Amino acid sequence: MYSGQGFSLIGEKGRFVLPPDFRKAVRDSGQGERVLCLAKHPRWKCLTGFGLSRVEEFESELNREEGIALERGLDFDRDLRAQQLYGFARVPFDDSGRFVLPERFFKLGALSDAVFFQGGGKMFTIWNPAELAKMGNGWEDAQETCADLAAQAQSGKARK
Amino acid sequence: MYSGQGFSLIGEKGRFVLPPDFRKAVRDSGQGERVLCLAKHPRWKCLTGFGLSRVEEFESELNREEGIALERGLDFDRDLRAQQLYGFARVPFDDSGRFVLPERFFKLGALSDAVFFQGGGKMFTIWNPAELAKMGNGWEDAQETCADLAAQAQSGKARK
DNA sequence: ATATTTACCATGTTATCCCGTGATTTCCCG
DNA sequence: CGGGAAATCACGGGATAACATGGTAAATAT
Repeated sequence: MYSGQGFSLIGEKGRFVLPPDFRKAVRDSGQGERVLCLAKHPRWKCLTGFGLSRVEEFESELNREEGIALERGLDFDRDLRAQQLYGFARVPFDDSGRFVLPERFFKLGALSDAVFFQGGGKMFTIWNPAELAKMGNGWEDAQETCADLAAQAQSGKARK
Repeated sequence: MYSGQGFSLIGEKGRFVLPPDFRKAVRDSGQGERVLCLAKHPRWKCLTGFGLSRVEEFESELNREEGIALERGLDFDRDLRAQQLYGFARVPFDDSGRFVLPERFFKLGALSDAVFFQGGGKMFTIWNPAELAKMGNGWEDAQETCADLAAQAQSGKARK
């Protein structure tokens, strides 16, 4: 279960750091394997992240949706929905949580060189602070926290 | 389990490259044998790919589809569907994932000299980017990713 | 016998993974 | 509440394995 927030600047080799709390949760979710699953968020301009164990829920999720569609007499394209669910990429990260974001995800999530992590239960979201700032009602907390963490990270950099 | 995306241009000897993630999954699915199973997708203008172990699921797949058709009051020709499922071709690939696509699959999948791979759980699909671009609602992410990967592949080629 | 295809090998290059070091935080006990 | 020890974490660098690519030999077919 993913909660809390985090922030990371891109490092020398183009790596971001998965914040400790998320790191541990993702590790546990993958039987100790350090693999982060990444996908584009279906509605927002950001990415979603989760651990491998979430994938086990996909088949039952497909069955559930198929059942609902049947009851209501609606169309359901199982193959299409499967491709959406399984479209995530598997990205390995090291002991200190560093991972290289595949190039295409920079575009998909409108990311540049600083990212904000926001816990969301079964998954968490990964934001470009600028995109997060554009969101409207209900986002005040996240926006404020993001600004704080960003300021901290910048000052930490400057201190050297 | 097949997830993520991939892209390949046709090489000098008319070979495509099965992307690393899919390559490993297909290998594991076939007890280490490097054999890619290929068939036409029953409804879309693309191919489906999978490893040999998928065949064990065909009977339960037939049962599932038959059940859904029954509930909906639709016709279901089990023998026909069985021939589609079991009609796949076995295509060997080498250590670096290269394989020659049999001629008939170029027609069946409307493929030319660049292909896009899309993970879909129990199988993955293989697309001509132009055909993928014609698909409608729900395909936006795949289309965007395909365009990105295509651009990358082209620039990688140009850099030399 | 020759041309064509297929499978395998061998090389250079890139990216991935892992270790060591220093800094920071946390926690516990004084 | 303050100080100190231990664990956790950040960061840089380097060894290693994975990958892409071109070539070569064998097998098949014509």
